Amino acid sequence: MAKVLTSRSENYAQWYNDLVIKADLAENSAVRGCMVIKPYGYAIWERMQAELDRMFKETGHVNAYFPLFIPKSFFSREAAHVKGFAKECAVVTHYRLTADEENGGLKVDPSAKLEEELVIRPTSETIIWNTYRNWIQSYRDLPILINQWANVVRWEMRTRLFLRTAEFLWQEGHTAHETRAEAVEETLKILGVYATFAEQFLALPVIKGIKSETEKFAGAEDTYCIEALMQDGKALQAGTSHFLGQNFAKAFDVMFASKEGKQEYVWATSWGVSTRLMGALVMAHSDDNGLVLPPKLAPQQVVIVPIYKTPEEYAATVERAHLIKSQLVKHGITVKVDDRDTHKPGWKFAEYELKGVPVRLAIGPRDLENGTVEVARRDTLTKETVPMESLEVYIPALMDQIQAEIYNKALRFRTENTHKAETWEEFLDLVEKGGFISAHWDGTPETEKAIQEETKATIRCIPLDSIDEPGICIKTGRPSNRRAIFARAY
RNA sequence: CGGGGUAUGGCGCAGUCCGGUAGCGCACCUGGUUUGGGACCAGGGGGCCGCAGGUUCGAAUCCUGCUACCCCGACCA
Repeated sequence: MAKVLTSRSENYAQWYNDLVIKADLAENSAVRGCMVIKPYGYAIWERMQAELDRMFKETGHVNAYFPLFIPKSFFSREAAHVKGFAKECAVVTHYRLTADEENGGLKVDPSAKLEEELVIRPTSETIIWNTYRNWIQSYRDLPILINQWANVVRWEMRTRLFLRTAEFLWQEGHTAHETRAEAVEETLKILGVYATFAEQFLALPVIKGIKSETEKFAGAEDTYCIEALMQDGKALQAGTSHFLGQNFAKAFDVMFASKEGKQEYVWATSWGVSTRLMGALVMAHSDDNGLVLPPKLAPQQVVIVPIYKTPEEYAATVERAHLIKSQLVKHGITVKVDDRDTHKPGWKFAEYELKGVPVRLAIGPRDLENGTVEVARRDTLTKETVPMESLEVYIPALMDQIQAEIYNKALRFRTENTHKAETWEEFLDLVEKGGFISAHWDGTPETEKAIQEETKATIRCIPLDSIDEPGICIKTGRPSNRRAIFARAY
């Protein structure tokens, strides 16, 4: 087979870039740091959106849309929030272009300067809480459970397709509650939705945890996250859910009259996942032959390739392919019959492998004669011959099996690459090997920073299911009562 | 924002040192033979050589100045 990808062992970063481009997921655009998401990549994103959207609605959320532009003054209302985002904001200063007499073309019209500059949203807490102020008067107006699907802009120094782009697509949920307990419950409920989604749809095992003070969202009281491990041993944050306390309510003066008739500040949460999940999907499962998609996310779950020599064979195999398609479609499986005569079977095989289609069926004259079909699995690259009449039962079951096995493979990889470090030497050794490291930490930002500066490893999270366990900090030797998960991260 | 690199048909590159009418592979088009793992033969089309100046009889090539993108670091989902 002609090799179109750099291998993972040769250069992991290059492999990732090659794969994203060759599998037609996305490409770099004419705009610095911004990508074009191509139809195939967007179809996968749409699968993610559809499922998440369903899960959000099921938990009582509704969609809405808030503006792309945010008055600059809104940003300075919440101190930590400004500090967190100020360095990466794109700002609109003018509203008109005019002919450039000197150099030709167009120039920004200096007379069209905005009264107040507009920040292109890096996230929408400020505009949303400014709006919620008008929506909330009484406890009867609560809770507000809103999600929006949107694009956001963060002016990153260095970008990588899907993992970090200047503009990206995401969903951001913003909820308002009567009590602290209710908001905390919401934060954790969404974290659970994210974890379920990652594990059941992306086939991506994740660790649910809470961020350290250093790593938490600017403006949050607590940030929870799901952390996943990529094949190169680096961690990737796949989703975050923030308990915002009353920070934004205070900054935007959002109060409600409680049942007791007192004016109280509203409790808030916000949460999001982005197109970064596409990067997670690629780096978690794919191999040197291309993308490996879990069936639940694959835009095409099955592709059927007819094999033929003569026009008669073409007609017969294609007819059989469509027959099989009609049977599988009844079971909710998405099937594509590739009856193009412009490409040879071998070419098609390689192409669908690159694109990660979970199952490929090939039907040739021999199969017509024997009443069989060749079934090839993308995840294992194995092939077998299956009787035509059993496909209707076999393929749907195979989809579930592949979904489960991809997850189990990723889980096994994570288990094999998660280790406890008891000493600083062990820690240094494990950091070089990659993977998650579970280690005691004295809980101070200073120690966290020191560890990061020496090893480039950061605290990914303190797992929610971690147990109280007395120990000593690997760096300082001071007492610790809980382990944190460390890793080098994307 | 530092350091490095690149810019030549749709894509990947050679040509630049040493100036003389722009070439290769893939892709594309036509015809034929092929078709169970990226077919083969023959013919064909397609390029202000990133942009702007300059030197020269003559510039992809030399000089000056821009711009964009990629990679490596510091910051971030």
